[in-house]
Amino acid sequence: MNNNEPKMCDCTVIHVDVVERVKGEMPEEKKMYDLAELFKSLSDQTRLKILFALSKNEMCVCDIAALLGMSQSAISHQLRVLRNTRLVKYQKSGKVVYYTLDDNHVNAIFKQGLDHVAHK
Amino acid sequence: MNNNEPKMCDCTVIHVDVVERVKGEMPEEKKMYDLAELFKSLSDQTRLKILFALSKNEMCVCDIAALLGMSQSAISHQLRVLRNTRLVKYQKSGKVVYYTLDDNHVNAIFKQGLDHVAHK
DNA sequence: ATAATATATGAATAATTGTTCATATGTTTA
DNA sequence: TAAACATATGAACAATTATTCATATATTAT
Repeated sequence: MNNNEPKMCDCTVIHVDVVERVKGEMPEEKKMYDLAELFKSLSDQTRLKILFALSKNEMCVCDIAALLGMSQSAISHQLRVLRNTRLVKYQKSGKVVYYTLDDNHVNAIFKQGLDHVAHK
Repeated sequence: MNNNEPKMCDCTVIHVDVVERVKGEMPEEKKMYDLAELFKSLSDQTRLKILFALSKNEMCVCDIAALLGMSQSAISHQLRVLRNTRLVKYQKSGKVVYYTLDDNHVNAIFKQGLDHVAHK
């Protein structure tokens, strides 16, 4: 057996053909990175509750904080995460900032997820 | 101003009616928890790559490790996460364990996510 | 039975993340 | 202009997580 080749893992590749083909089909790194960021954004209960709330109604930061029984600061930090992944957008009106869902992709993903967890 | 009431947050609720209504519509805690777990499972690049690979072909652990240039142990740990959220299932054949996507919910969620990140 | 191999897993460690606290910014009202 | 208020944000801390390392389990081949 030839041990000169660099081993990529500590076991032997079993189906070289499949591995090579799938390697060719793998999406670019950047796309995977963005996708992971999106799901990371959805991976926290507080943020999911915020998104659910916004799917029902436009809301300002204080309302969300009251709804979830959390500090204004905590909510504000989480809203930034949701803004960064373009899951929510906002609109200022005086000193109040109203948040809404960015589009209905968000609702669709949310619903798919609920289907999965419900489908016991 | 009355300071005897317990403050749920450090700012004033602005739209009491909306907050109360949405509070009534909020899904049960357990459902939100499960949903967060699901998205947490999807929130890592390595796991997303594994899922993408499995959407193309059934694969054993060594193949996945080789495909991603990672250790067998790392992949095995990540596969456990994916099993726990029922995103993958497996089938033993001798000492080789073949993994596949659990169902096509997974593909659907994956695709929704890609749509969102592509939609610049 | 023994050796080789595929996979799983516990412990340890480094990196990431959610919340709090203190404070800053910007808008409105007095 | 000063005080009040809505929101944002940097730093700190605790909790969570991804990977590595060492090792265990189970199956196959010798």
